[in-house]
Amino acid sequence: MDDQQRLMHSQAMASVVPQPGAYDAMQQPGVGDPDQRKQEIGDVLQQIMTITDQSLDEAQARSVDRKHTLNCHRMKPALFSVLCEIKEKTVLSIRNTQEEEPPDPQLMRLDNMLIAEGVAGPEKGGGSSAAASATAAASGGQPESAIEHSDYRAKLAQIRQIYHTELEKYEQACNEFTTHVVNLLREQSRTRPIAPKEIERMVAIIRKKFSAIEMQLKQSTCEAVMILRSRFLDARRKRRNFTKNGTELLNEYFYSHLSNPYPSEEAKEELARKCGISVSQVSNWFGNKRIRYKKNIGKAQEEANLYAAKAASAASAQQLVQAVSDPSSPGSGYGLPSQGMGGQQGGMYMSLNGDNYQGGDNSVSALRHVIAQTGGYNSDGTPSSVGMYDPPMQNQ
DNA sequence: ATCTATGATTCAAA
DNA sequence: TTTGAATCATAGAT
Repeated sequence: MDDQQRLMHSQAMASVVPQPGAYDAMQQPGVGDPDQRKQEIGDVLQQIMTITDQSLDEAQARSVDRKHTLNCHRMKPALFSVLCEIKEKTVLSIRNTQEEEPPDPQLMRLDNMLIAEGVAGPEKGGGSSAAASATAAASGGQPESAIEHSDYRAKLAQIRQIYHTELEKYEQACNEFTTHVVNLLREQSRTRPIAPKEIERMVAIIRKKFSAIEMQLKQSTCEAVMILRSRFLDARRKRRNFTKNGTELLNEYFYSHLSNPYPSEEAKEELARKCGISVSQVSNWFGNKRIRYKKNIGKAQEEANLYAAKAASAASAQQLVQAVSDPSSPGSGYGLPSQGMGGQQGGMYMSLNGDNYQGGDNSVSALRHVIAQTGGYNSDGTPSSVGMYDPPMQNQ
């Protein structure tokens, strides 16, 4: 390869070396052998072809002396103008491809996402913390979310850093390459018909190529952020049981307000404080509790009794006696719950605003409520009793 | 390994 | 926005 090129090179050089006779002939049209002229032109053209066959580096390396001889060649102006003419004809098609294209929507999407995630755009501040705090707010800030949060931020910062260094690298490479090419083209424009427009166009093409690479970088950065995000969310999703005491308190509240198990905001706050969880966790808990209680009243009844008993024991003896002896409450004391009452279970889904129930915000009323539920009958008509439950109701 | 309990999330409706 | 309902996903029990 090298040898061949060298060979070609020397051949080319040989043909470029002024051959007095030949030039004389050329300068006098009609004089000299036409075949010989053709041969000369062929040589020159071939030499030009050799140049295009060479790599850029090589071309550059050897271009100095070569250019000189070429520039001094007498045929140069003529050839040059011919080439320029040809080029003029093709320039139309070049123009067509030169239109300004609108910004790529995909790229804009990526950019927007990167800014929104705090990878691109202003340092620190807004982006990441805003996004993170938004997700935190959506679920109420858990105590341990702080750890995961900072973890998330650290990872995000890592991604951010990689992204920026890569971006910088690309930019630098792009500039370097562009300068290199522009210089090369400028050099060659002396021997080849290269219009400034073409250089511009070449620069634009290079920019485009590099921005394609940049887009890939943005794409993978976005992916990385998404993965991190989903991991973070998954981590947040990890279930941690509340403390026994916390659950206890929540249940106490729930069963003592069975007629209206919808704690007010203040009540939620207090429960949250007492249980060491967030308000939204309290809301979650009550949401889950209500639906699950309703779905399986049978099982829940046991629990209800348990907590009712607790509440009862907490109440004063006097109140207890009063409550138990309430004529409106058939059944006795802690006797229990009825199973299989179908959708007729008293409690939260029945109107309990009647006179039988007052307030419902103290243990006495809770007790009364529970008691009111006792004395029911099982589906087979037998009186209900503790621990002998029918299969759980399927009240769908 | 499978099952159940339970906290969290999603989505539609009010 | 809150709630009910369905669903997800895991902790803990079996």
